[in-house]
Amino acid sequence: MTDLDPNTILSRLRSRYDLLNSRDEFLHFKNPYETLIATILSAQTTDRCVNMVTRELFMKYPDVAALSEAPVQDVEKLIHPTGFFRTKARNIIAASQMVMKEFDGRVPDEMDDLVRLPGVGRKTANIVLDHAFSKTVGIAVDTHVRRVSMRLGLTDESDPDRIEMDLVRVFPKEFWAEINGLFILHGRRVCTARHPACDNCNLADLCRYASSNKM
DNA sequence: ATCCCGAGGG
DNA sequence: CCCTCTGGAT
Repeated sequence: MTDLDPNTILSRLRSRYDLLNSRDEFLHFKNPYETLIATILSAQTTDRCVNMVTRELFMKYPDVAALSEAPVQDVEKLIHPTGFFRTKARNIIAASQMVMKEFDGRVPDEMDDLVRLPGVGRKTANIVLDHAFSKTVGIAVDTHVRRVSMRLGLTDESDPDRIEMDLVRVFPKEFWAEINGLFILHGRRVCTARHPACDNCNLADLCRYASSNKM
């Protein structure tokens, strides 16, 4: 599907982005409960914002049991800055209740179970599995991963599931989680949707899009 | 103005 | 496929 060398892509992106030491740009929660809630909250907002509101949220509601009984409007107030606060408040409380009722109070560690929780899709489930359970089951394809992959020429598909199939075929499993973070970061900072900074991209020489984007 | 590591529903 | 939900940062 591609003649791009995965190791070259990896090492160049690694040299550019330090995934482990960017404190405010990535969620750094350890237990499954915190990871699940923080990841649901992170939609359409920044990780800095999520880190802020979860400090208070987790102090007041330290586990699934506590959050499952939290008053909706209190949760709404606490998470308000993250946006979509009504939907998110409803989802994280309902998800906690479902974890209590159907999973004996433990956040499930299987994709099929996680996706059943309200507010949790494949993207969120992938992150929870990777961060909280060290179970990397695939590459979560969001708009950034899709755009970067298509421009590089790693895939010609547009369907996220098929893109994922192409990516997992190219990259060794031990790099899947890293690829996810690197592509998303690159997509945000350099390979943006509107005006990609190809002149500032260290992948430009092997990128299909950059070579056709030259002016 | 425009964008942000989504999910659910029509 | 489309739309909606939302505030904050830049």
